[in-house]
Amino acid sequence: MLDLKFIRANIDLVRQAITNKNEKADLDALLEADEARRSLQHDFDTLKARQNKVSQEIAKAKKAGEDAGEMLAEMAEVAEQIKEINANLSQANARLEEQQLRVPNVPHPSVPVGFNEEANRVVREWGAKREFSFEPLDHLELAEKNGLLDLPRGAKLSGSGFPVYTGAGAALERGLINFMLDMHIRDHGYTEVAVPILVNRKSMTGTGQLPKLEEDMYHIDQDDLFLIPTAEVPVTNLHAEEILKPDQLPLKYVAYTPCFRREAGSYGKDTRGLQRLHQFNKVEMVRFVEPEASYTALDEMLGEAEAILRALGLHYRVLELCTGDLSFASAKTYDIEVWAPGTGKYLEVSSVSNFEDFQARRAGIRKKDPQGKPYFVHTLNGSGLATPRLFIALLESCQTPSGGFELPDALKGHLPPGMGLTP
RNA sequence: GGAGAGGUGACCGAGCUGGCUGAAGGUGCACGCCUGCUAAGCGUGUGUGGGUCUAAAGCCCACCGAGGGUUCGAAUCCCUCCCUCUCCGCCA
Repeated sequence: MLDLKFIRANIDLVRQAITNKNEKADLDALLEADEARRSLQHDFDTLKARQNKVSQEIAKAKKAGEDAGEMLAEMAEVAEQIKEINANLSQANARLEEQQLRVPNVPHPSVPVGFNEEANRVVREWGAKREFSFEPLDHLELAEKNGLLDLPRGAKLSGSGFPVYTGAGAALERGLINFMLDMHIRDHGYTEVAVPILVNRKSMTGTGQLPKLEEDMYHIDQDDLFLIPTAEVPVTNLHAEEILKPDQLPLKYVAYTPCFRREAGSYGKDTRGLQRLHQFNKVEMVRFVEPEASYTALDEMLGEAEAILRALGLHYRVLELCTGDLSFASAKTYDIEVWAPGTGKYLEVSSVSNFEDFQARRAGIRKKDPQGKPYFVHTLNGSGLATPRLFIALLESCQTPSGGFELPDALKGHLPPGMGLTP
């Protein structure tokens, strides 16, 4: 959420941001609602002041045994007016909030303007596409050969996009999660948290998934709870409505959670195997930092996500997303795409974003400056990493001519022995 | 799910026979004073958001879990919901 004062003072900038991000927020409606609200608020305050004052006089008069009939009559009327204005004010506030929640974050000036992935900039590449002396199989064929997945049975249980991992496949999935968690905890200084994967509406609004993405999420009607699309939601909201202690920043959390996405409207796109799922596992890093430190933190987190792929020896490239590809809440985002030689594509395994104070303002995450004035902190998050596409790239990259695998040493200690995958 | 108790400022805790309570008292914290050091002591200050104002000060409005209601006036009375604790039931 943007500061109303900021919006008022930077209307053109915000309008441009909406356009560049392909959003549909109605700034005029917002400004109008703001105007109405402020006018009503003023009337309300004036009447309230009058009421408070006279009410005290009534109390005094009664105490002195004087007649307060005239004042009472006036106040009956004032109370009536207040009630009416208050009703209008509530409406105006609701209307304003509705508009305000739909205004996206403003992209950082360094973000390339563009409306599709062609405008994304490749920042760097690491490693090289692996060359094979044989025709590499894709992950589905490899999984089949080695009994790592049972997608048909997943579909039987829940529908397509709900994978079943079997045997060594399940062990590898679990091993990858542990490997990544351990690395972020041990090498990158994160604190692990295990959080709910069902959250309420307020949390979803705090990080910016709501109101825009309601259709993309699984919702439990009975309790009005949502299955999280990313651990970003519960982890960032950990400190919602808090004023952090002076020495509390930076905060660095890492969490493993399953993630759920309805992927409404993307049927038939990249659906082969594990490429696009309704349920998947992800290790997510979240940081709360001082405003002036957030872009340094963004670079660090990107490096921490990359470190996973480097440790696994997987070729990848880093993309700087253009305005049109930025998420609603993000000011700047890097994507990491890993090379999957069997599939023959780069697959997105990580997204690292700086939200600046956008989420903090929505969720009420603040800290006090030395003078004691509260300000909003900056929040960031980054996948580190999402497993399905990592699983794909790993299998396809590490396959041997016989259809087996030679997995990287880094996974030693994270795979149970005798699973056919041990390096 | 049933019965009961309760949700007040950073924390503890009064207020809850409606008005002078944004909220006593204490702790903590900050600054100042005092003090061989430490400890103790004294003084002052110490919520958030909005508005008014060139700015500060000042003044005004809102907020005592959330939302409604009663009333001229509610932290205080009534209703609904949420949460916490205790007991019972049920179940991984």
